[in-house]
Amino acid sequence: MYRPLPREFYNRDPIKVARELLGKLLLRQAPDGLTAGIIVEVEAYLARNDPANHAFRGLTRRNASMFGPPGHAYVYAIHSRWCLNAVTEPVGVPSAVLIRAVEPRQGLSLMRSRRGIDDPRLLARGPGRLCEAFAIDRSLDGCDLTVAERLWIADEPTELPVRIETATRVGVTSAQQRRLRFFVADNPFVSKPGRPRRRTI
DNA sequence: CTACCGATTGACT
DNA sequence: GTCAATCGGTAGA
Repeated sequence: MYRPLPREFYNRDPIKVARELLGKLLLRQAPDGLTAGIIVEVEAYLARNDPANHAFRGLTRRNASMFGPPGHAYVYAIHSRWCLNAVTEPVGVPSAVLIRAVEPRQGLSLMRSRRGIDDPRLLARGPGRLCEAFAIDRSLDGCDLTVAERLWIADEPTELPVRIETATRVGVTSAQQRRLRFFVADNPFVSKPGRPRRRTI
């Protein structure tokens, strides 16, 4: 239990990884304590033909982690917030899954003090809020997610099977047509449910 | 060096 | 629903 998912889990098509990350447990061991939550919303960013991918125009200092081995974190900043991705596919193939929201399960008081709010639904709903609640910043860019040290993802055996819905990605202005956002149906911790039109898989 | 632009959030109509 | 604050990353002079 809470053993990190193996490297091979991430060494696959990011769409498959994204779907299977739903229901998994994200764990963060920070100096001030442990926080954990069930992943309920993700987005896939593809290595090919995906203009929304930060790596679409090639390797830069920011996106270097996406070109590295699968199973590592890619953390980047936008609008003064941090966002967490899990890198997928082999070295040189820059794809990733953005973790957009989790349902808090452990360390709620720590999350509340970091976020400055009480409502559990707002603690980690949205990629920037999630990183604030979990104390994730650029220092975790490149962190190996397959070792249980600072940041990892594990199976949550007690979690019931979930119904998955798809939608277009949030905030993406190019490649809008693709339904690369995946989230747990009817879960109140999802950042933006439903969106264009619903389709249950 | 400057200029532009978000894989966002929170406040507001 | 709309809107803008805000700042690191990137491209280009």
